[in-house]
Amino acid sequence: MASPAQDDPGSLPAGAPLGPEFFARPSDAVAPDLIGKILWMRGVGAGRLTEVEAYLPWGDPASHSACGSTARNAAMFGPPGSIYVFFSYGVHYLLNLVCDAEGVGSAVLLRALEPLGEGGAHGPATYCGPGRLGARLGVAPGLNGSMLGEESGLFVLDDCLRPQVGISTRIGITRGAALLLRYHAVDSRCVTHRGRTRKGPDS
DNA sequence: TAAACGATTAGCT
DNA sequence: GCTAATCGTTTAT
Repeated sequence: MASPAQDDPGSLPAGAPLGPEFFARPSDAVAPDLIGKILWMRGVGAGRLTEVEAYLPWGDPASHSACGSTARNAAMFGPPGSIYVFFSYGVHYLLNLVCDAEGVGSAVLLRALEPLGEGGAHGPATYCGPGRLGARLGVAPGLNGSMLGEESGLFVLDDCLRPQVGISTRIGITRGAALLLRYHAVDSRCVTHRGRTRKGPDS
């Protein structure tokens, strides 16, 4: 098929790359701001973030950083704008973006991505679930601890599009499940199936 | 050294 | 809607 510029994984999509200063805030403040942003992986493709979850450094039993720093989650304590990748259930790679100051241990988990453009007439329209998102972007353990930008080949871009953001409880966790730290694009249907059935707890 | 858990997904009823 | 499968990490003895 013909490959227009927007479909070329080697071309930078329109938008301003977000720097470390954007992430140098608490994860629960960064998370809703990430909804609607463009995530671009060099050589792979780009998509729009439709669902994320925030993980807090303290008072959040579901966060990996709650039990302190270990060899596994060391990247989560890295500088803002760095990448934290971990292997879940021995099956899936999950992609996190480190927030707040270095050493704090705050991050945002990227759960769902909506491909840019037509989304591929012959492919899935969305990539629901953090495991699929990671697989689609080619997330590898080597990205763990890398910085957004040239170092990792992963960029977050702001195209000034600001969709309505909904908030709800997080998914797939047993501890801290009551905390409202999951943010998603209300306009998008690309959400995890457990939450998809719910139209809105507040409405 | 050994056992249990987990930020998931897919499949079946 | 519910249950099983998957493997690295963590914790306990």
